[in-house]
Amino acid sequence: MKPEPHRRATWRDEKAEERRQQLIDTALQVFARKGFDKTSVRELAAAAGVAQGLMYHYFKSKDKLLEAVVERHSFMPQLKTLLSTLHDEPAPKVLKVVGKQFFELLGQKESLMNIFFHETQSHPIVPRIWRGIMNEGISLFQNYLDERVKLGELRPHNTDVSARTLAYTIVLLRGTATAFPHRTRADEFISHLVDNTLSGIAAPAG
Amino acid sequence: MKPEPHRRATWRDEKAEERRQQLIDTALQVFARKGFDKTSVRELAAAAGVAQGLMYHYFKSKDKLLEAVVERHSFMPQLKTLLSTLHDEPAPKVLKVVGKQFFELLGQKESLMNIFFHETQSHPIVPRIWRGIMNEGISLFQNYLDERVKLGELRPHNTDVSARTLAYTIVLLRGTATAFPHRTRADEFISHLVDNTLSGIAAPAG
Amino acid sequence: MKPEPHRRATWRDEKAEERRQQLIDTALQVFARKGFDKTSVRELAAAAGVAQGLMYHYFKSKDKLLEAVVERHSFMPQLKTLLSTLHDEPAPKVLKVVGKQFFELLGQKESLMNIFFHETQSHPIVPRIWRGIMNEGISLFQNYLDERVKLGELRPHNTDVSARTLAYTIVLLRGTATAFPHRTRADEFISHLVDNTLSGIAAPAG
Amino acid sequence: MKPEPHRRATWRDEKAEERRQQLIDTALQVFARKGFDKTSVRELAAAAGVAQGLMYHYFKSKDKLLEAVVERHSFMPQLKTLLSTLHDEPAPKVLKVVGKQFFELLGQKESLMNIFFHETQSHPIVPRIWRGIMNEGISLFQNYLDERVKLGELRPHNTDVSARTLAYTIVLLRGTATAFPHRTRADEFISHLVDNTLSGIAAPAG
DNA sequence: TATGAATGAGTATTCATTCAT
DNA sequence: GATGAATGAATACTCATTCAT
Repeated sequence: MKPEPHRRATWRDEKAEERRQQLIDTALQVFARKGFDKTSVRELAAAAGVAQGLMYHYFKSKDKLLEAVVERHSFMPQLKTLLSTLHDEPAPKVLKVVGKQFFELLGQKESLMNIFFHETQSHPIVPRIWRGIMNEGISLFQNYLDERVKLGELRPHNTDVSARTLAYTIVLLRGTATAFPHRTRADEFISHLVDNTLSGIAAPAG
Repeated sequence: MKPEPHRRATWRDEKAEERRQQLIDTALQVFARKGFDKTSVRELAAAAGVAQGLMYHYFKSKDKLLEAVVERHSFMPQLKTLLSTLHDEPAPKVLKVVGKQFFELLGQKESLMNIFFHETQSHPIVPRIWRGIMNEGISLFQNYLDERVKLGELRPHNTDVSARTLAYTIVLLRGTATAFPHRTRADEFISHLVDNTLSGIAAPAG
Repeated sequence: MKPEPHRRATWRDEKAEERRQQLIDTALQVFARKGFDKTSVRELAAAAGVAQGLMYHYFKSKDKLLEAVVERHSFMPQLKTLLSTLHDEPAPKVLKVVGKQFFELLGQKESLMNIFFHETQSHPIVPRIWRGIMNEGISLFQNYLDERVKLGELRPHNTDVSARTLAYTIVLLRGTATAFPHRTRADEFISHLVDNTLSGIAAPAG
Repeated sequence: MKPEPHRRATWRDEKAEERRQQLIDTALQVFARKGFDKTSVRELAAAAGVAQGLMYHYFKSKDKLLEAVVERHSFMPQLKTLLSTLHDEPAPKVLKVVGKQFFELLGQKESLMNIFFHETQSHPIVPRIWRGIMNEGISLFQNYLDERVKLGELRPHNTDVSARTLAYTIVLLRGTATAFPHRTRADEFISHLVDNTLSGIAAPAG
C-alpha cells in the first residue's frame, strides 16, 4: 500500500491554516491595543510566539496582514443574522432588542472597531470594509422600516434618516462607552433612544 | 545709543508668537492629511519653510506640538457661542438651525476632527480634549432641552439621550460625509432628523 | 516480489543526476542574469520548479551550487579541442579561424562569462577556474606559436606576449560586444587583428 | 559691525563638502575591497567613523553613494592629459611610454577598476561611466594613430582595431596582474606588446 | 526524494532629537 | 532666533539554512 501523499499534504495545510489564523487573531488584539503603526512586526511575532520571519511566510507585508485581519473578522455575517430576525416583527417590540444586540455585537468586536476607528488612514481596505458593513446594515435596516411604513405601523418618513440615526447613535455610544462611560447605562440608553425615536420628544399637541 | 531692551523683546516676542502659530497651523494641516505617525518632523519643517531644528525651539517634542495643535484649535469657544444662541428660543424653530450650524462647524474643523478620530492613541491629550468638547457641548445642550421640558414645549424624557442622539448622529454624519457621501444631503438629513426626533416615527395612534 | 535494490538505486541515481544537472543549468542562467548575490535560493528553486529545501539535498550551500555551476560549465574541454586543431597548420591560415571560433565559444558561454566577470569576489573558486582556463589556453596557444617560430614561419619573439595579446583582445571584445557593440563587427575585427599582429602596423622601412 | 552669516554658512558648507568627500573616498576603498553588495551601510559608516544615519544626510541611498563614487573618481581627466601628450610625437618613441603610463594609471585607480569590473550589474551608472571612459580614450588614441598613418609613419590599416588591441590588452593585463601575476613583468610585457604591434610577428618575407 | 514551515541574523532606510555655530 | 550636521535606535523586510514530515 502506497503512502498517501495527499493526506499528509492536507494535514500540513491544516496546520498552516491554523497558524495563519493564529497570527491573524494575535494581530487583531495587538493592533487594537497599540495601533497599527505603533506595532512592530517583531512585537507581533513575539506576541504570537514565532520568529519574525514567519510573518512573511504567511503575509506578504504588514499591510497585507492588516487586510487579512479586517477581512477575516468583519462581522458582516453576524450583522446579517441579527437583522434577519427583524422581519415580520412589529417595530416597538423588536427595535429595543435589536438595538441592544447590535450594541452588544459591537462590544464583542471591540478590537476590530478600534481598528476601524483609528486606522482608517493606514490602509484603504480598512474604511472600505467598514463602509461595506455600515452600508449593508443600514440598507437592510431601512428595508425593514419601509415595510413597517407600508403596513401602517410607522408613519411615512425618510427611513434612511431614521435608520442612520439609530445606527450612528449606537455606534458612537459604543465608541464612547469604553473610553469614558457616562451616566446612563447602555441598555437604558437604548430603551430611551427607541422610545424617543418612535414617539418623538415633542409635547403632544394641545 | 542702545535700543530699549523692552521694546525689542516685545517685538521679538510678537514675531516668535507668530512663528509659533504658523508652525501649529501648518502642523494641523499636515497631521490631518498624513496622520501624526506618518508625518516626520523634517516634513513639518519643510512644509513650514523652516529648518528642522527650529521646531525644537518652539516645542519640546513632536508630541508637545500635537498637544499645542489640539489645544489651540479646540473649537470649544465656537461651540459655546453656538449653543448660547439656543436659550429662550422654541425648540422646533431652532433645532434645525443649530443642528446645521453644528454640522458646519465640524466641517470647518475637519482637519482637527481627523486628528480626533485617528490619533486617539498617539497621545492621551487628544481624546481628553475631544471628550471635554463633547461632554461640555452635550451638557449645555441638555440644559437647554431641560428648560424646554419645564416650559412644556417638550415632553418629559431623558434629555441626556435625546441630546446625545442628535449630537452623535451629526458627528458621525459629518465623519462619513467626507469619506463617502450618501444619498440624502446633509441639510435635508438634519431637517428630517429633527422632525423625526420631535414628532417620532410611529404612526399616530388611531 | 521485491524489486532488485541495485536496479532501483541505479534508476534513482540517474534521476538524481538529471535533477542535479537541471538545477545547475537553471542556476547558471539565473546567476548570469541577476547576479549571484541578488539571486535568492527561493528564486532559484522557483525557476527550477522545485521546493527550496530540495536545493539543499543536492548542494550543501548556495556557494557550493555556484562552484558546481562553474565547474560543470567550464569550457576547458571545448577550448582544448579548439586549440588542438592548431597543430601542424600554418599560422596565417589558421589564426583567423581559431580567433573567430574562440570568440564564438565565448559567446556560447556568455552566461558563464558573466559569472566570471562579476562574481569574482563571491567565491574564491570562480577566479580560480577562470584563471585555470586562461592559463591553460594561453599555454597551449603559446606552444603552438613557439613551434611556428621554430619552423621559421614566425620571427623569434616573446610568444607569451603575442598569445596574450590575441586572447585578451578577443576576451574583452566579447565582453564589450554584448553590452555596447561598436563600429567594427567582430569577424572583421578579428581579421584585422590577426593581420596587424602578423604584419605589424609600422610602415615598411624605405 | 554685523556678524557675517554668509561667511559662517560658507565655513559650514566647506566642512560639509569635506565630509562628503571623505565618505565617498572611504566608500571607494570599501566597495573595491568587499564589493558593493557585500558592504553594509553600517560598515561604511564605521569605516568612515560616523553614525550610519549620517550617510543618508549626504546620499539619498546606497545606490546614489555608488554613483557619487564612480563619478567623482572617474579618471577621465587624467586619461585625457595622458593622451594629449601623444600629439606630434613619433609612434615608436611614445607608444611604450604612453602604454606604461596607461598601465600605471589603471593601477592607481585599482579600486575604481575593481568596481568597474565587478559591480556592472549593481547600478546602470557604473557601466555607463566605464563605457564613456573607454570610448573617449579609444577615440583619442585612434585619432593619433590616424595622424601617424597620414604622415606615412604607420601603414594604412584599421586604426580602431589597433587602438583597441593595445588598450584592451593593457586593461586585461592590469586586471589579471593583481589577481595572479604572471611570468613576464608588466613593463617588459608592454615593450614587447608595442614591438609586436609595430613590426608584426611574422617572419620577414624572403 | 521532496516539501514548505520555521528560524534568526542581517539589511537599507527613517526618524525624533541634540547641539555647535 | 535659526540652521543643518550628527546621532543611534528602531523598523519593515529578506534570506540562507534547517528540519519534521
